[in-house]
Amino acid sequence: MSIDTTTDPSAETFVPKSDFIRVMQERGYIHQCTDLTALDTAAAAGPITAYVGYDCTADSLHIGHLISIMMLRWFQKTGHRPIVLMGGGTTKVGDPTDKDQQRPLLTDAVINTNLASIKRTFSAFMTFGETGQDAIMVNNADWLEKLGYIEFLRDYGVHFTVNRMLSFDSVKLRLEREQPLSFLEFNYMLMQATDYLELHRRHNCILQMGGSDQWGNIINGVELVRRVAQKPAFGLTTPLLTTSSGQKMGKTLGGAVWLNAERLSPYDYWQMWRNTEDADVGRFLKLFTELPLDEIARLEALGGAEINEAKKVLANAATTLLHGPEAAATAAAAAVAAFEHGRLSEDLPTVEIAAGDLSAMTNTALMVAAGFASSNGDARRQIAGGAFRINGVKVADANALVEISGSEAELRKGNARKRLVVS
RNA sequence: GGGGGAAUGUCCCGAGUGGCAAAGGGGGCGGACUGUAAAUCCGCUGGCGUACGCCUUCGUAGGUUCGAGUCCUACUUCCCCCA
Repeated sequence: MSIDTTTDPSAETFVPKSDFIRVMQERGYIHQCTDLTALDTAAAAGPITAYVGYDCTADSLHIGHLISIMMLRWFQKTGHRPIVLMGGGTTKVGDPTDKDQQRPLLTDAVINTNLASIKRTFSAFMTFGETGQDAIMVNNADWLEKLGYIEFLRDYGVHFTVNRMLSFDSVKLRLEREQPLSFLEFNYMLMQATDYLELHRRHNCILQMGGSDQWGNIINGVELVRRVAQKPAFGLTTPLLTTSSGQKMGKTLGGAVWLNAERLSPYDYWQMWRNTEDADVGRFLKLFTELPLDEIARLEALGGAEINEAKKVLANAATTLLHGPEAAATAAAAAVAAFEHGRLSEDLPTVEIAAGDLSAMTNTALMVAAGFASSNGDARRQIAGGAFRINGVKVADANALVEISGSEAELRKGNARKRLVVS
């Protein structure tokens, strides 16, 4: 059985009938689809069910997951039922896609902790429940862990040829890079395909979505459902999220852009969007906000410094979706006060130093305490390069004691990173 | 089964004659310039110490040597040739 692939569907050549596909197309969510026309027809005929799977390798999702979360959100908004699949079982195997080597195997305890932590993010984007188009959340550990080996091989393994498996990028890449690929990892794509079939049986799920890197894994699931269940099944992937200058997105603040507030404060999340490159503003507004398209067109047409207004709209809208309107407003207010009025803002992320300790600290130690440097050496180098400012004044001597007159001050690293220190 | 190569700074690629904290890129961070943008130019990019310095790094484990990324042995993984 072969898969019809629609690559890069352009608005000129295809006019969707369903709201879902129309929105996906207009807003730039679609990279590849197994059969866009048929999927559109199905979505136009009535509510359908789709899923996206998420690993439990960390205790928070990051910005790379956000496109697919937005897709699920639109999917629900346009009248369909989304399934969030937590990879409690597949995480035990580990997806080899885009990885040079096998990662350390996570324990059950860690996986379960991560799973519980990740769950919370989704409720901000979707309505969960038991009826109609309410989203549901399932864990593939529920069925994968019960599989017996022989049974698995006979029921599912028989549908996959090694010849074909070797042709998938996730496998090919590892072989080309001369890195070992364990048999454990080699099985990952079968696990994911099994998920699709299981969700098809349990919930009549006919669509799996994900990032473009998941294309191979998704195809396997589509084929398995078609073959075993003899029913239509579709796959839809989104483009990889990069900035216009070709870089991986989310490095603006030095680390990964986490979605959990404990990992990355709403203020820093807001800042990340605020610092979007000019050329990305329109694209990001379409993908990460729900502003009407004509409004987006107006915003992205702003020239010169005026486009900063569009970036603020983007930051407000995106932060509101994830952290809620209050957190977004607070972050925006802190940024305006700190950057545009040069005032000390109580709403900046705060570093607390015990009373008395602050004046006994070196500038180096303060930089480390503020999270601006990863080690003392790093802090010294940063200060030598003129990166550190207290209340706007450049700190010159890394070894000198901190000079702060009041009980609080604004710390700044580089152009855009600000913290409030209180003692 | 036999023979020949390869694994380098835990982000990636990649030089490396026995004296190496280890060339050079990319990426990242910072400075200048700007609009909290991009492009451009410049600096930094193992840990601890104020500093002479000390400690930890070159697939894994041993060994030779005053001294080993560099030589020897075994192991792991990958590539090529022969069977």
